[in-house]
Amino acid sequence: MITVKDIARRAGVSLGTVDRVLHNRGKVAPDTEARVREAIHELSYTPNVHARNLSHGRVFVIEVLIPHLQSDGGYWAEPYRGMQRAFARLNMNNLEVRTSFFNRYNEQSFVDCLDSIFNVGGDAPAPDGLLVAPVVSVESQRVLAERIAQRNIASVAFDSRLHGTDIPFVGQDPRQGGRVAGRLAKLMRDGGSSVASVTLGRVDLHLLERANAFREYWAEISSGDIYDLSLLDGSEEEYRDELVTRLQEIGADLGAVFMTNASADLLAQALAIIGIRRHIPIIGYDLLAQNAQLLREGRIDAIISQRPETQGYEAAHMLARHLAFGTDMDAEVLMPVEIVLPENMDSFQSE
Amino acid sequence: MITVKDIARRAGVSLGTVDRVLHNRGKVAPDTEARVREAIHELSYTPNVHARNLSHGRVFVIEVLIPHLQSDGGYWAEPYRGMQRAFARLNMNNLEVRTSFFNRYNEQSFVDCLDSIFNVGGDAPAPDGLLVAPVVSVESQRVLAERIAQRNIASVAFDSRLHGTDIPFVGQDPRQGGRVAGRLAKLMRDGGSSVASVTLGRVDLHLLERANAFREYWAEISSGDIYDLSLLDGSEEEYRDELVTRLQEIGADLGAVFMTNASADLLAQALAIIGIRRHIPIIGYDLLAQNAQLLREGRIDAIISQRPETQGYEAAHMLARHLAFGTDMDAEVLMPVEIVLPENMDSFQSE
DNA sequence: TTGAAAGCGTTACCAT
DNA sequence: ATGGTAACGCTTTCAA
Repeated sequence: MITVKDIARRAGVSLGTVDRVLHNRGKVAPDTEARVREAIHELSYTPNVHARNLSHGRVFVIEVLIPHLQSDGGYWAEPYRGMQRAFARLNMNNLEVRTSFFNRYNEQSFVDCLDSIFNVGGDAPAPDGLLVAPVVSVESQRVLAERIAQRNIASVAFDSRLHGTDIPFVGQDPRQGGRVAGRLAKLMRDGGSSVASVTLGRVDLHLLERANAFREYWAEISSGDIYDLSLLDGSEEEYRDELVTRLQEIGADLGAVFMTNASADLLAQALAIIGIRRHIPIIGYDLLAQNAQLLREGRIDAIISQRPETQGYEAAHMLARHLAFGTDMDAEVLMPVEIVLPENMDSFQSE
Repeated sequence: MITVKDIARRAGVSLGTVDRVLHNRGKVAPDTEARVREAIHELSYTPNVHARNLSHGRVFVIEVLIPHLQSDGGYWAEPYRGMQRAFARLNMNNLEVRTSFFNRYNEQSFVDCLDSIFNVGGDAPAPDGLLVAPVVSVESQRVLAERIAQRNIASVAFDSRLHGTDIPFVGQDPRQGGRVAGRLAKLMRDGGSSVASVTLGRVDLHLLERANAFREYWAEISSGDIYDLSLLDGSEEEYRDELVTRLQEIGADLGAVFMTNASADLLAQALAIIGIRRHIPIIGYDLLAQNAQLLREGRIDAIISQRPETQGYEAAHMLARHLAFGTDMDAEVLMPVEIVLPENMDSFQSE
């Protein structure tokens, strides 16, 4: 193993000088620097991570900014679990992880979190790294981006991109998901040439893109109609009743339905109420407990998954490596579009 | 951060004694030991990985035992790549990785590798860890198991289990793969109620199980016939001709074909030669370059993948962690059964 | 601009 | 059976 000592000897300088060159902390004569760099190159030196971390003894603070784990059907617990797995695996004792939970349906809650994290007006230090699911309005995203840029904090966005920035992203391409849903609708439908995509809850760029891609795919492969049922607000009952009304309007030509976010349950209920004789396949999103149950019972027919646990794992791992080992971060890490059927769902459970 | 120093002080002993307790190297009075253990517990001490690795300065040798990367359509390059990624990510400088490639169609080649690795008759040290794809005869597996047991080497089997041992396994459950193939056949078939599974090349327990599960699944959901085309030996032309003959015998009732290992190409050719008017879907296995090409061109219809890259990554990571950090290994890490269609194949490419 | 030396937490060895 | 201490490779501080 090549150490700083070897380089120092080879370049005819001291350890201190080598270190200064390694970390560009100036105060070193040009020709000395050249000699050192040459030695580093020739001996192909790689720093010893353990010695480095042991020595500087620095503790990195990573802040996780994520919606409440119970919200969205428990979806966020998945990436959160992945993050914990990553931190546990790295088992570094110089990593301190803090978590702030926000309510993604209340912008103020998100902004409050930001203020507290970045300690507006205070003097406590900002975190060294940030893991954030920027599932908020474009406006709030802008505030976040500003804060990050100001303090120059190493950050990773997971689940959704941080709009208008080049901050590393770990998640799925929503358009691919929509297309795959279209293909599954085609495969599974048993008569009926029109399809519908359903989105419940407030507007979300990610879901919008999924729905659009679904629509475009269907237009490519079929001449059937495409209906877009986006219901913004309401109680579960209102949602269901509205779905019944709208689906009934579509009528007998309905071939399949794509649910762009969780709560496929309501959709299954609505279809049951309408009572079409022919089976209308439902394609849902995300392998949550409830969806898994529906799939197992045959009340929905397929689920598209975006590997949320892996998203969290990869995001956390990448950030921690960056902080502790100084490695570069990827601009984006895309998750595959996974097709879950009753036959392979068990193989996903352990994840 | 709690250090050994803190424990030593708390227990009123020296560092040396604490270390002896931590590593059970005896020579410590029962009551002293008790005091130390109590201190460890009370202060909830966790060793500093960096200091540990830096200190003992030990280099762990990991041996990778894998079929030639070019064989089996380049399949083995995938897990191999995953292993390299794992080692690179861990970027530990106290890990030395060696690789032995064997010819899985020549048992002697495997046994020779074993002899050289375990240095039969020599005095060079055996490796500290072993990553092996035991895709050989049960007999050779037994030899391997014996060698591992003899020297008590930390080992992980990937792709296939090491028969008759409880050595940690990273891979896919072959039965689940077979069932999913059955479901896809059902979904994609366009008339025809019988199906066939095709296996080319020598007998392999893993593939056999896949084919059996496929057969059983089809029997559950359909009354159509199931044909099992296992061709043991031959050139590509012989395989193809034989396939043509056998498939023609099945005739017009053929609904879909499942190819349990790669080389779906020959199958596509055979079906083209027969020239059935109706489209006969082909379900292939493993997202190799050739299979991907076939899928893209629409010459096969679906591929089931077992995440070979991840298999390698997880296997290597688990073993390295075990050696360097002393963590426990999981008894088995199962890969999900992934369904790849033209619509989502791009999302798998980056892997 | 450069060098020397202390210290990070752990292990291993030698002396008691 | 126990304590003391050097060493691992690197960073940081202080002096020159």
